Amino acid sequence: MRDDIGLSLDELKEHLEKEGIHPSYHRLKILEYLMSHRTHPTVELIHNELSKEIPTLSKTTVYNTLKLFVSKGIVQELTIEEKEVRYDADTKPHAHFKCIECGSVYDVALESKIFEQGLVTEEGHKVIECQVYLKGICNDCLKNAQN
Amino acid sequence: MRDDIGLSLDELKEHLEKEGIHPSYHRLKILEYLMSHRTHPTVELIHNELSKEIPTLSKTTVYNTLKLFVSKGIVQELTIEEKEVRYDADTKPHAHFKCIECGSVYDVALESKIFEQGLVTEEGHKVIECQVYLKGICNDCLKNAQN
DNA sequence: TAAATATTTGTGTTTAGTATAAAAAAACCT
DNA sequence: AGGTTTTTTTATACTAAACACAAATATTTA
Repeated sequence: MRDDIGLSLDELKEHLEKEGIHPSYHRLKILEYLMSHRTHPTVELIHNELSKEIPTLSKTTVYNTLKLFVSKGIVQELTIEEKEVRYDADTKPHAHFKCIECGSVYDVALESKIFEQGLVTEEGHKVIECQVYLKGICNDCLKNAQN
Repeated sequence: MRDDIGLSLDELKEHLEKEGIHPSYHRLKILEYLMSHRTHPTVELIHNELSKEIPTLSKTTVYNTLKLFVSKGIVQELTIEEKEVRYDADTKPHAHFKCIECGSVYDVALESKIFEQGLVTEEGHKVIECQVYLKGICNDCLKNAQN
């Protein structure tokens, strides 16, 4: 399977249309940004970066578009911390790790029954969605510390 | 082991002093509330409820006190959703489930290696803290739906 | 091309959380 | 005990993320 990074505009269009989202220019650019920057960016960052290329882009559009994507299930919303909502175009089950040193957020592969579709907990609650948030010191910061 | 609910004031005092927190009246009442109401309340709710008994209690004190408790590790901060930070006096590893119908947050028992102390992920990140947030339909709401 | 619809923008509002400094309470000390 | 220092609490003002709303723009349809 090819990597998700570097999807063509046509492929992005299909991805949106499959979910009944009209592929407007702004929506395509926002999705493209999320697809090619797997850094779990915030609204602020997405707006700043895309504004360079699309100076008229309003922050409201970024908010609206991301909410739309989330409601259609093509993007995940991450609330690892209060006042820092992040977005992820990878909707396959995986955990997220935030480094308390450098602030970066990384994907973490995790095998667990909690990600299973249609899981019902011991307590009898039916699980629809699952987020696993880890915090600690990342790979890079660990290396930099031991010199 | 006795249940945590219904701790005496002396026991609460010890719990605070063990972590070097001076057990002022307000701090004791806030901790007591968290200990006896395992509903993962928000600052708003804690303030509203305790204000009935302590009418002069300011919201700033509730914020300050909870931040203090979190920094000392005797209380967990839950950010299941943006703009709804909740607090939990149970610091033993467990997952949290929020019902998308009724909004209640429940504890969920979960066996998983991700809760292990000092875990390093496959990617080489050192885990210090872990939160597992589940969303779906709770026990109660499922029962109410099937009639 | 004109009308209808969808998308985007800009402005203003809301609200959770925080910063700050004054006030009150508690602890300390001779 | 009485006065001083330190800690805790309060009130006010401020900040910033997110959202509501209506106008403006772009797109689609007939």
